[in-house]
Amino acid sequence: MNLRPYYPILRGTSLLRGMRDDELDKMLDCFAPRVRRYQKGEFLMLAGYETREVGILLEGSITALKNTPDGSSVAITEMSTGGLFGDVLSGSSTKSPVSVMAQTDCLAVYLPYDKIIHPCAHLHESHLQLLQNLVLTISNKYFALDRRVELLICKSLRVRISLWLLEQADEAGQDTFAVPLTRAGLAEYLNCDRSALSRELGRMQREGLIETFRGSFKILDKERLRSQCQE
Amino acid sequence: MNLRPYYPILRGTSLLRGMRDDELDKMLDCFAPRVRRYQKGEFLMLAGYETREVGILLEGSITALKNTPDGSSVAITEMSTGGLFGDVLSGSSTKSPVSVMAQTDCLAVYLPYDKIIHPCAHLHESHLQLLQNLVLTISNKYFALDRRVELLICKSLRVRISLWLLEQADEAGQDTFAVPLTRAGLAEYLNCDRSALSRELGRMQREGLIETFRGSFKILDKERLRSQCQE
DNA sequence: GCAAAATTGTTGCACCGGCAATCGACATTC
DNA sequence: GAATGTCGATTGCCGGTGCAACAATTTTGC
Repeated sequence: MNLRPYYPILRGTSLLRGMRDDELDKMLDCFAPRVRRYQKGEFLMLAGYETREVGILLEGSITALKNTPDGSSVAITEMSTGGLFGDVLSGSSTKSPVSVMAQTDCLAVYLPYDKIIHPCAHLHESHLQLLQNLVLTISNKYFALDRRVELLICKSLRVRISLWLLEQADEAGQDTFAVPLTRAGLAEYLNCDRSALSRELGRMQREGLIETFRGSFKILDKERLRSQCQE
Repeated sequence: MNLRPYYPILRGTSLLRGMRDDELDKMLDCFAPRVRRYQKGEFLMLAGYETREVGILLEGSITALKNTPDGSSVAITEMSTGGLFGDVLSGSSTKSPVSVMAQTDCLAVYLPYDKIIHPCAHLHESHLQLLQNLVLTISNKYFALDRRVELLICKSLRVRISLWLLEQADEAGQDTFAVPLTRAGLAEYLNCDRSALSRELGRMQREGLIETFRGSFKILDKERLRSQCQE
């Protein structure tokens, strides 16, 4: 299959960031990646299985699901076009802790990990960049998870919310920002009950710390918000 | 400095696992690693700084400390001879979330990340193995953290303890095992109060689920323990 | 444009678990 | 042997937060 139409997408991924057309040509020729189309609801990856491929989403969107100890499953992440999955997994011999499901009809391409990790002599420059990107990608996921842990170990909900708000503001570069999360989703990320989150956000609003509307947040008193975290 | 005496240690690390003497000779010659000795209490790495080196501990032991939002710092990990640090960090451009302190006098060697990620043509086989090991090492750290998150998001202490016990038993391969953790340390890992941990362990003991003494645990009723996790 | 579904806010209640204080067991040091 | 420090267990208190139920509002599907 001709992947040229998807080069802009591939270039946008953290794995293939900034690669030129001719570089992608060469690499994809060498990788001989498989491409597959999925219908909404189909699984791209099943929890409990190993994989030796890095998946890149070319069309549509997917959800990563984690099986809870009690048999059901909860959404962990959502990804849209350009999303990478299986990247951390393929380098290890661990069984996948997540399943990946097609949220809409979608199209994915899979790069064999062995080919990624074994640079062919003639690919040189771009392949080395690829390796660096792979490590970078995995490292970044590690640190994202690490920040999550840092949130989770904070005992009071007030602190978790405050830390999260400050982090988001920092990421957005301004004190007003919006996130694509419902209250329920945010509550899950912060590991608390939805009603408790509402309650606490309400309190913080009454105290003049923040303003919220749906997914929009505005930090009114950053200093005081920071001081909330120290308790 | 001649590193030959330390080859057995290097070979024991996840990064240089199983490398032959001649392979280590060639690689270390190419890496031109720096070696440094530290006195107890000195810092090998400071939170907030970037690093482009992977450190390997040749002698002594170290502690990784994380600065809490309120200014103090808590121990995260301890490592002894053969320990790897800075591995996840060096591949990313993130500032270190941890400081690393010498717990005893110690000796460390640092491999420049750039050299690791840019294989020289003539090193071939062993260097490719090295790359694979690097990715594997980082991936494994990711999954260890992921399991930690899985623990932390469980709401009740009873569930967190049960999951941890089952995981440890699984890792040990038997239902009786010992861990090098004090109650306070375990409480910190499970993110709960030490007294609460004692209380719950006591309850579980009275219910005939487990037996504990200091760092030793014995699972008496695995089935019932599993069923605890579903609530 | 209407009904159904999703999202958010609110509130009362119960209870888990954090906190602080105390005790006993044991090891270490002088 | 006394003094000191570390570690685990126990207990009473009470505040934070999970839970359930309901209302208000927005979004979605037809």
